[in-house]
Amino acid sequence: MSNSRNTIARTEILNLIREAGEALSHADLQASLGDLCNRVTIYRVLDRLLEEHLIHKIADVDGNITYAACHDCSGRHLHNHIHFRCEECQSVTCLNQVEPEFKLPRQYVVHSMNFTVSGLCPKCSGKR
Amino acid sequence: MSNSRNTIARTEILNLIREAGEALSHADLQASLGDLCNRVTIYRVLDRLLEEHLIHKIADVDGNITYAACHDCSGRHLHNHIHFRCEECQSVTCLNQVEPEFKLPRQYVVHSMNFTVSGLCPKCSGKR
DNA sequence: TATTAATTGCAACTAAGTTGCATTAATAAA
DNA sequence: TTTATTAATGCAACTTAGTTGCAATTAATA
Ligand SMILES: [Mn+2]
Ligand SMILES: [Mn+2]
Ligand SMILES: [Zn+2]
Ligand SMILES: [Zn+2]
Repeated sequence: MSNSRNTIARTEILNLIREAGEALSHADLQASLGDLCNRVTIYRVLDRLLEEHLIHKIADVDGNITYAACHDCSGRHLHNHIHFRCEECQSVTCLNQVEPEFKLPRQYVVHSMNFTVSGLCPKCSGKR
Repeated sequence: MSNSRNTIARTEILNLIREAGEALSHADLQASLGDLCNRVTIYRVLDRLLEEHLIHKIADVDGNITYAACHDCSGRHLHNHIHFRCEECQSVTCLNQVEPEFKLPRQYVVHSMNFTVSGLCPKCSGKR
């Protein structure tokens, strides 16, 4: 079924995203990978991992993109949890347990969701 | 208090955003404005209107930015309504009446929100 | 009307992402 | 194991989005 090849770049990028405590940007990945692969390859591997539903994409209110691992996307791949972006430490984290409730008019067909809240994370709000 | 000047570009851009039925991108504005002003001016006017809480910024899951008018932002300027992006007609609309309910752990301090749902809008889902 | 500082246009620049194509390498078939 | 197939990669060039510095313009105020 999956004709996706198990390359060094793919393996390493998926590991980095899975083991990071927070969502990673393309720039984060490039910094970690050094010259393991070309920056274009990072874009292409990310696209592939998205298609394979192994990671999901997050955009904050300014359009900054980060990527985080999927956990139970075998079925739906619908990410209805909230993401939090800290304006102090710039971290983006998945709050997998926080799923907003809302009701759209019947005629809307939902394919994907992107919920991002910005402010101060617990670590940074404590420092005030 | 407001030392923001009432220029032609500012007036025209605010009118366009207020009278549009959907959120507008920088490119949309540039197309409508023609050579009324430079494209850099559009960026700067948008920044000003954001600071003045007259418009708000919306990012979809791919990071595409659009702008929509604020309605009752005299007080909080907290946009907790959902935005819908249609994958067919590409429109982005404010669903001002749809405010998701959710609960963050106490330590999080919320400054702003960005909720975007993608799929098919009523107009486009009917065509199927 | 004269003064002042906000605003603008322009050119140059940076950052982010895309594309075409020749080369490399993971996988499966022989 | 060797060979064949085609996904994946590197590289260079390109596009798109947004930023910056600075001189010129102009809205607001005195
Ligand atoms: Mn997430
Ligand atoms: Mn809105
Ligand atoms: Zn933080
Ligand atoms: Zn539509």
